[in-house]
Amino acid sequence: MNQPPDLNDREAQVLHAVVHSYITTAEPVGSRSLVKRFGMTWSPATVRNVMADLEEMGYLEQLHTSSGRIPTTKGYRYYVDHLMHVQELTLREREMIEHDLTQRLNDADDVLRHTSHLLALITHQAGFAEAPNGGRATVKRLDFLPISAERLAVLIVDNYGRVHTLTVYLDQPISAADLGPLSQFLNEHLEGISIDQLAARVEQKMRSFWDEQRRLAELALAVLNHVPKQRPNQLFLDGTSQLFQQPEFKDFEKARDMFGLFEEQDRIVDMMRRAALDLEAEKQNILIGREQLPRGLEDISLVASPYKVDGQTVGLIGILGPRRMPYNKLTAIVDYTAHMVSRVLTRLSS
Amino acid sequence: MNQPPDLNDREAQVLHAVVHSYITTAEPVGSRSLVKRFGMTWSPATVRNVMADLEEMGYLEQLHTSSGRIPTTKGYRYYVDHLMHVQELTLREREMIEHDLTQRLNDADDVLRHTSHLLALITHQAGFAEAPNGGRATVKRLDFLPISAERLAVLIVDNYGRVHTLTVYLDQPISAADLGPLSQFLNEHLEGISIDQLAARVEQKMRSFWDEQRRLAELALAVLNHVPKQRPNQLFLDGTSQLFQQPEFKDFEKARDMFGLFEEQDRIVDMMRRAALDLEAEKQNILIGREQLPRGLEDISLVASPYKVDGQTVGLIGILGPRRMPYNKLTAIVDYTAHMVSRVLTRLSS
DNA sequence: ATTAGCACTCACGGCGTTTGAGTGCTAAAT
DNA sequence: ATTTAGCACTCAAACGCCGTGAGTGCTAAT
Repeated sequence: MNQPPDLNDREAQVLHAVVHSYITTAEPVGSRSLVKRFGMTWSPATVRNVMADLEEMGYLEQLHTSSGRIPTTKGYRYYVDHLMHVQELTLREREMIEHDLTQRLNDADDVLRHTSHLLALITHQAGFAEAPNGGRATVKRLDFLPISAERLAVLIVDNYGRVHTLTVYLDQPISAADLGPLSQFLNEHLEGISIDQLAARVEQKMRSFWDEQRRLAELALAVLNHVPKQRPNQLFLDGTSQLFQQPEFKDFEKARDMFGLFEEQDRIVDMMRRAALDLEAEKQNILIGREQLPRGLEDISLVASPYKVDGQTVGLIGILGPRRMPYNKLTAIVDYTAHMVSRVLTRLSS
Repeated sequence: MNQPPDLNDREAQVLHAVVHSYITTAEPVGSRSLVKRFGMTWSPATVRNVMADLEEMGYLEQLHTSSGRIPTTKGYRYYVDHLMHVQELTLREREMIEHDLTQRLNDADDVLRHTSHLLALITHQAGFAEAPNGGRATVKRLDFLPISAERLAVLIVDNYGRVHTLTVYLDQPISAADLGPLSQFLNEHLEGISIDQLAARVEQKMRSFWDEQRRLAELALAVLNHVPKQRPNQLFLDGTSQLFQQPEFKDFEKARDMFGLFEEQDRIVDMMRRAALDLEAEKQNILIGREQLPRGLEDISLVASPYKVDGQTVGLIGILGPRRMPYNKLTAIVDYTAHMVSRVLTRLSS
């Protein structure tokens, strides 16, 4: 995908102009207006020929003969990879992001909720932020809290400052007298273990225990075995209604499909996961309308950036909108925000 | 509002027919087709006169001269109050509701999440369910769980089986040795108190304590004072994208406003609160497009029903959609569901 | 009091026309 | 060998002009 530029200078300039123009006006663009708008030195006829070439090569397309041209996915791709010059953030934007993310936030989920909102606000697209994977987070504190004779709440404080609560139905009650020692036992042996591996760890440790220790371990295991393994990643999504403003969603069918999808968070999370893989594989952070996206969403684009905690990538944040979007501005915003999020979360998890 | 019928028999019949017809077809209805469709014994001309009268009285309106008539808010109101005959649930619907709500659900929030989804599914409108007010719920278990030196999680299991977690920043750390006794102290003295009044209660009790007891109370108070008083009610909302199907939302402006609102949950909750008051005051459970609703939503209707726990009303559930909706069917569904929710929650909170 | 009859209204769909921004091609100019 | 002027051509969109049909209000007859 990251092929070297195979366009000559003039072709590149024309493509750049077309994409730029279309991004700002949402109107198909023709040779005459292009020349006028950008003060080009070539005549419309020349530009026309160039555009015809670009169309033949698959960078542009026409909706119908005798209407202007618009970029194809390939056209956008080339623009993003070779043509656009990233536009830095304004001071205001930078301040806004910093101000919002450096206030006192309780936990990683709080930070990411704010992030999605912030991104939506600044970019006027839909903002999203993936929460750190619940299962792979590690335990900082662990406790059991009885709700009734047969129900128990399992409380896990993880390294992102989040408190997870899970309700477990017990086969046989745990006596009140056991709870204190049990709590101590759990915190002694399980700190720093990832949530997914809690049960496995207890089981493994159990072999070397005897008597009281062993009894406690068995109690713990009875509960921890009920902790579901594969919980879906949470996703924060905000500003979706702004997408209505974009002219591409005047098409009713499309708008309906989109909003239907937004209600099924799991499917989006899934889509994100795959997107993340693609992006990582290609060392990029922009994904432009792909066929693998669910039906009705072929022309959605994603600008995303991973955030890291202690140098480890743990999730994606970014924005989502129509294929036609100001990538040059958006990459800067998303990258900067991801950077801030990384810093905030790293400090929070220490 | 609940005035006695001021329409004669024929007028009532015609109004009924108009509302019924409009509800099912979404088309303005004229005299001729009305007579044909309902096999009326009067001639179109007569019906025409009656309709003119109904219009003069404010029950019907015309979009433009020479097009059929549609019900006004007043017209719907009269229909709902005096004309419609409630249509009972089918066996399938009843089974669906029971099946979904009697499965093992962890807590009240779970039940209400399911409820909103269920209502959306059955009625093809947007379903909503208000969670029990967080502040007025009572404490069943209470515990503190340290996160770091300066942060503490406050865990409250309430009488609806929900686990609330609040993060509190401490002015000075609480020693690990104190946590055990503190926990015991809290659960001894605070069970059954409403969450809003926790701090007040500790303060009140403190006067009669000495020494160790008093010290613990002071520690507790330092934490509980940080618990925010007025948390907003949570609202579960589902199936909003279905409203797209309704022809009234082909109007783009309207659709946009609505979906914008759906993103601001607080505003909806607020609107619900006021709606609840209105409904209670008027002993009704249907609210038809009102002016007090936020702009762009003048022609939204609500069919709602309160659910009770131990005979006490704690929240509203219901559906939300365009003014033109099959009230006769929907009331039955919403009422029955509210009834089931009451039963399930009462059992759960015992 | 009801209804038949009639003139009138008005949204809607089909249809031809004009307009304007766009194209491709060819031949002349550089 | 490029570039450009010129020209014929295309096509969506806007416009106006019917004709149609479902609807109305009014009046006079039943």
